[in-house]
Amino acid sequence: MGRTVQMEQTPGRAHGGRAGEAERPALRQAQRGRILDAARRIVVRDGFAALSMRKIADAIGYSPASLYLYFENRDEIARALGAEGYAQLREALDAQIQVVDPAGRLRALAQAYVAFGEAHPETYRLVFVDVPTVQPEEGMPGPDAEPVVRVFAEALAALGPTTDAPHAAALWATLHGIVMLALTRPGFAGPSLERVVEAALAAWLGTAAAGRKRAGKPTRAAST
Amino acid sequence: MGRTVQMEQTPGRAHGGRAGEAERPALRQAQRGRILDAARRIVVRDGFAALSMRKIADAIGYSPASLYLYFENRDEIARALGAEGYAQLREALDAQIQVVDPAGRLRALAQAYVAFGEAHPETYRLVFVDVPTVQPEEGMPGPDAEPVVRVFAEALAALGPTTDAPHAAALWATLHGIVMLALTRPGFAGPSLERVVEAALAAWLGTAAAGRKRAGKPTRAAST
DNA sequence: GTCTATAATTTGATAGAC
DNA sequence: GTCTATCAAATTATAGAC
Repeated sequence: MGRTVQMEQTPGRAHGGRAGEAERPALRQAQRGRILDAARRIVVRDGFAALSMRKIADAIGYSPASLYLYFENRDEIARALGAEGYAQLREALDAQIQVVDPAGRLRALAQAYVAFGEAHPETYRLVFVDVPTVQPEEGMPGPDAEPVVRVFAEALAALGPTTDAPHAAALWATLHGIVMLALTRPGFAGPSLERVVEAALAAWLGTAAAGRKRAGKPTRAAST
Repeated sequence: MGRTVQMEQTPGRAHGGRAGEAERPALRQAQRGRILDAARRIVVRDGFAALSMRKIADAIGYSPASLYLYFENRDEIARALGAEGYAQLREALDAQIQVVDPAGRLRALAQAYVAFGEAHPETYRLVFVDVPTVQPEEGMPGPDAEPVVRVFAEALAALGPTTDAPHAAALWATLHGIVMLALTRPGFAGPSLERVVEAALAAWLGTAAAGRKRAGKPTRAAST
């Protein structure tokens, strides 16, 4: 475990009048970190719905009121956790660029994506269901505004000629759907989730009609 | 609109002692229907999170207490709505069996599935996110326990030889992922959702590398 | 059958003492 | 900076009158 990204806060209009001792942002950041740590533990253990200011405060020996000195409100904490989780996922994917073979890289990415969702169900839910905060990432619209889409778009581009934006979006959707169903419908995976991912990949790798026999074994990854 | 399925209640231990006038289950069912109608309207308009016993009661001029005469608790209402929504989706899919061409039928099913999610976002959420009540449908485990999976499994079987259980599951996951992302990530669809569905279908129809030119135009359907 | 009244919780957020 | 005290809403569910 361990936090991955910290997210710089918008200084906004925080600590209003004057600060007694710790005017230094370093201390302030440290406290924010403690709060987020506690919040993350709650979400990972009990889900986002169980996250309340009181529980966070209790977990770190604070009063609920003190939290508002470091975060505007509950939503800001949720957004920070969401951004963290997204970054964590991106790291899990980035770790797969080591695979040089285009087809192998695509499989590695796909398996890593689903493995992440399986390993961190509540984090995944937080990012993609509970706090769908999009970071438009520049002003670009369309599917490519989503960082993960670009990862899959590049992986697809390395494969062959047909590389639409819709194609990459569809691939992402496939993996997202696999994770979501694994998290919400017990027994969806059947014997193994990897098997389902393999079936989906067969289509994108152009071996749809073949007997499911191929080179490049599944690369297990992710799970920070 | 209009309710689709009614769900027989488990008589359990409802109306305890004796009933004054309307002992007849017909009246009881009618009241249950009114309650569900109100509940459905709330969910469709404001989402499942906004569904409360008070709001339902207000909507039909009841007191909150009276609802408990017809439903065990809030969860039973939610489950009933979820079952309704699932049946509605199945109807939208069943309406596509008219398409005789195997490839065309698969496309029609896929487009109908996604169109349903797009047309009834809160209902879709209710069924697959908020109230993931599985109806194990016999005691069979595995992906085939899910009725919609069987629909896609049959459609795939008509296409060719390679028809795993994982394959059908993966196809369902793709469509589910497309709907979910369309509902949660603004701008995911890009110009059109159908385009994304087409891209996904290209893989399953074996024309992944082709230039996206094919017979059998998309069959718009669903939306009760 | 239906309502009134209410218990029992839980929540986010703030005012003001220290 | 931190806490105590508290407000203001909601919510589910039940007891008991009518």
